[in-house]
Amino acid sequence: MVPGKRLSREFFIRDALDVAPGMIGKNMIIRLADGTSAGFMVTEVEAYRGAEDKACHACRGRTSRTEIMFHEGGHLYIYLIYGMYWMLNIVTGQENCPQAVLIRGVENFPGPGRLTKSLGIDKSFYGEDIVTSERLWFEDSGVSTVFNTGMRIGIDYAGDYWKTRPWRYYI
DNA sequence: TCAGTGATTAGG
DNA sequence: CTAATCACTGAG
Repeated sequence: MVPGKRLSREFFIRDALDVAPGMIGKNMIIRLADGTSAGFMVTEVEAYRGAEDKACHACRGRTSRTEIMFHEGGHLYIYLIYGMYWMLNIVTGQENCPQAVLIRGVENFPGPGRLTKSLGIDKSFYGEDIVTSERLWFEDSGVSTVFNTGMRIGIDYAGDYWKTRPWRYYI
């Protein structure tokens, strides 16, 4: 691992269950409205793993919203929830394996809705390629972090089996 | 505990 | 076209 090095396509085209824990402790770099860039360590993520995962939006097929999840890893999947909050997800895996990792929190901004609101992340980031983007990307931090795992939040509708998968990773 | 809020989706 | 749903948050 090389501190300061941008995470590559190869990092993101792996399975969501490998990418998600790997995101913990990495730095999210974003170009702010004033033109400066800021970095925030990723503290909480969840994996959504393909068409069979009843909690994953892609389990109900390819729609205009889920389209990007069917592309290769390294793109952003952004959607609005409860009419108010943009959710920031990173597409993972190979083409036609619709997976994503939800960024639930970064340093200073815990909560998936709060971090996007605070950092100005919205629908305009949908489909962004974070391997080449100049406004949002991720870098190695050089830090290895201990983290916890647990059930994913807010997916009661997915049924017992999928609800209880320990696919939430957090510091 | 619970309302707010609007894009997205499935179904007529 | 309609109505239901929703990977959340902040106020009380």
